[in-house]
Amino acid sequence: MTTNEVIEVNNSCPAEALLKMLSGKWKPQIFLRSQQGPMRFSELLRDLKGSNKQSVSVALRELEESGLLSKATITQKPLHIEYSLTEKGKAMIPIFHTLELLTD
Amino acid sequence: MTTNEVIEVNNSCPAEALLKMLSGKWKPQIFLRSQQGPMRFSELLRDLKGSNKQSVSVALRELEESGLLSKATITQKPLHIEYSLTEKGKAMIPIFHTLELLTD
DNA sequence: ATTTGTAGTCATCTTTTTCTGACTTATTGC
DNA sequence: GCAATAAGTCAGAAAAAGATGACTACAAAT
Repeated sequence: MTTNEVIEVNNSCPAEALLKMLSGKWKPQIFLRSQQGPMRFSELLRDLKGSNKQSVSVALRELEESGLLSKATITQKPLHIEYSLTEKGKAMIPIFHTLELLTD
Repeated sequence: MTTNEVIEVNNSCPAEALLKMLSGKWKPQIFLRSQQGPMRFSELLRDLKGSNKQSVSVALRELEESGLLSKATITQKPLHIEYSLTEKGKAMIPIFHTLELLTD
């Protein structure tokens, strides 16, 4: 064994796991954008002012890994990739609207 | 004017503001603990394994600033300070339970 | 008067996140 | 073939977050 891996114990803090799904500088905005329909990498890069390739790339991969977004290769016209909200992602929308009411 | 202050424009991303309230290494656990009743600084420091004065102090201040916790000086017995959940904080609990169901 | 308990702050160091710019691979248009 | 578009990766730099240890302030107890 040449690699050391730290095993993180999940301390059973419900909020923590959930918050990690959308934590980071760009994930909340990408999640918001995803509610408007499928989106492309270059499109996000253009629309998220102040963002960069690396960060958007990592955010998309992590949102995909946590099951909120799905990635699809569209084999048509200009041939591109689309990211869209999954069912799990859609289920989260009304909950955030409820939380929104509390911020006032 | 000797200080420069960066004015952050709130881009009206609902999830973002909400997530910021509980983002950070210790805030979710402190929020969880607050549901059990009032708590003290030294108590948190002892119970949150691996934490430290500085981080707990900052977390408490920010939770207070965002209106989830309130601070009270108890002028009795050993004279101490108590942090408790506000009404706003209490209103968030059921919502997090709902979100919890989605993680499975 | 010195120690103990409570609740911190401050400067500095370390770790984690985020940003930058150069480079890559595949497809399509000219 | 050559340039452009699309979707990235990678190494290194910069910025933000978190940890450490020393120090402060107040009240009560010995």
